[in-house]
Amino acid sequence: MQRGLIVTDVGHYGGMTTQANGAPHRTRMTGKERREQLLEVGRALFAERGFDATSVEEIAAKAGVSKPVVYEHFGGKEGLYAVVVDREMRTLLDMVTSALTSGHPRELIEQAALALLEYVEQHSDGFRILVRDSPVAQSTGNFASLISDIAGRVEHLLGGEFSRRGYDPALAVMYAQMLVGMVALTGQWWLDAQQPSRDEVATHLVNLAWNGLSGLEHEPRLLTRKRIS
Amino acid sequence: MQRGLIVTDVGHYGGMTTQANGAPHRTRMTGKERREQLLEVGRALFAERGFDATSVEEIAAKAGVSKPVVYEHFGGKEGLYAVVVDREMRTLLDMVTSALTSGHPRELIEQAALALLEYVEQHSDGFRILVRDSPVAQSTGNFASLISDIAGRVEHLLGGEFSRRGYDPALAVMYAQMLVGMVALTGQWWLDAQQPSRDEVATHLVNLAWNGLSGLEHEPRLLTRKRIS
DNA sequence: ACCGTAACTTACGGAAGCGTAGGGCCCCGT
DNA sequence: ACGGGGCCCTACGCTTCCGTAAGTTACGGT
Repeated sequence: MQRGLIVTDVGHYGGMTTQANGAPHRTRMTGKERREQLLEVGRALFAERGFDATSVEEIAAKAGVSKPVVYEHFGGKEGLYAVVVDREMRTLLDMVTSALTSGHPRELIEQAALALLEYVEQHSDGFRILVRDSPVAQSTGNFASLISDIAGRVEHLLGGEFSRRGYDPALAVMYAQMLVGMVALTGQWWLDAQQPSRDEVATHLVNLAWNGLSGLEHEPRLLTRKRIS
Repeated sequence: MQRGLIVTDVGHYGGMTTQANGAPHRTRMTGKERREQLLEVGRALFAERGFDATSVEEIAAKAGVSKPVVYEHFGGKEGLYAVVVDREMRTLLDMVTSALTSGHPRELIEQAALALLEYVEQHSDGFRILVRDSPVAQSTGNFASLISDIAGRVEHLLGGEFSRRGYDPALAVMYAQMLVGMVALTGQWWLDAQQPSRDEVATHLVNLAWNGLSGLEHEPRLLTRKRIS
């Protein structure tokens, strides 16, 4: 692999390495373009292998560029990772919170479930990353903090509903955890076995969360969608 | 750190390193003893830092022993890890399945929830390890395979109940995922904020799973326990 | 008392992989 | 036409860590 022993052979933008994406490219991008491209490549690799198993060189190579470029833009692997995670969390939270419009609790659940599944569908890589644990953080990983964030919102919604209905609002935290765990893990499962459609998964999610096992509806429907099939 | 330049100074079982567990020991154990000890130490470290962040040397040092001993017993880091994970999964599965005695679905849920929380309480390190993702396995981590295992049993139970009640048994997989996710993530949360007692957490877990949000009981009780407080 | 074996040890060799030093091109403004 | 800055490259130093080779001590059977 060592071409050029002492012969430095410096200069000229590397060999004509054909890229994974097909295009032979040796494109000289603008700073912003390269940055965005690196974020995309990094996101894909982090999703595939996880943080530790992904090397900076790998990212750079897949972007058709050399390592220092990555350091130029993000100051290191963790820097890039942080930006990727931040963007994904923001996207997910935006999608979920912006989906919460109606006031009826059952509709809220339905909307939240649909929003998360939509995120899983459209940003699978991001979801895979968020689901993994963090690089260094021991107790409170990124997943934990994501869960906290989401669960916090759910808790808030639940808290209001709880006190309105006469339940102990202090329990809202716990129920929030349950609901989030239910939805999150189902999303993870759905990502692999892409069995039913998004709407169908959401339907059953709501069916369990709202009705419980004792009162499952035989042919559940979504309130906000027309029909199921 | 380089004591003894060329002076090999070999021989004699290491320095008088005082151990983390207090005892100064320089104990020469039997093979089996050492093996068990290494498993305990490894489990603790894997739980604390995760697989990648834990080095073989760290494990050996904490066990008051040098690296090759670990290799002697387990052939490497992954070997040790595999045994740890296998044992924990077996323990968890045993605890859960052996708890499933009664036939009534609500009681089954209650027993399963109690069993898992008992595992979380008694084997926190193991649970932390199982919750993390695997070293190399990309798509199907250990957590995923654990989930599959557990969810498989749940699915089996659910499937019977579903067809008995006139639901589509094919949906049992999905509902199993939901239930497992709910319980698993709640367990994870409970591990950090050790807020309510085990029985109380289980009570509310069952409350949500069985009754759903629409029919939550105000003061839920466990069926198999006498009282809650 | 001896010797084989089980239980350990101190080094190495070597592979990754992070981050940086020290440049070369090329465009664009003057 | 020339210089500065943006964009990018080829090394290289350095740390960490895995896994192994080769040799040392203790212990138990004969």
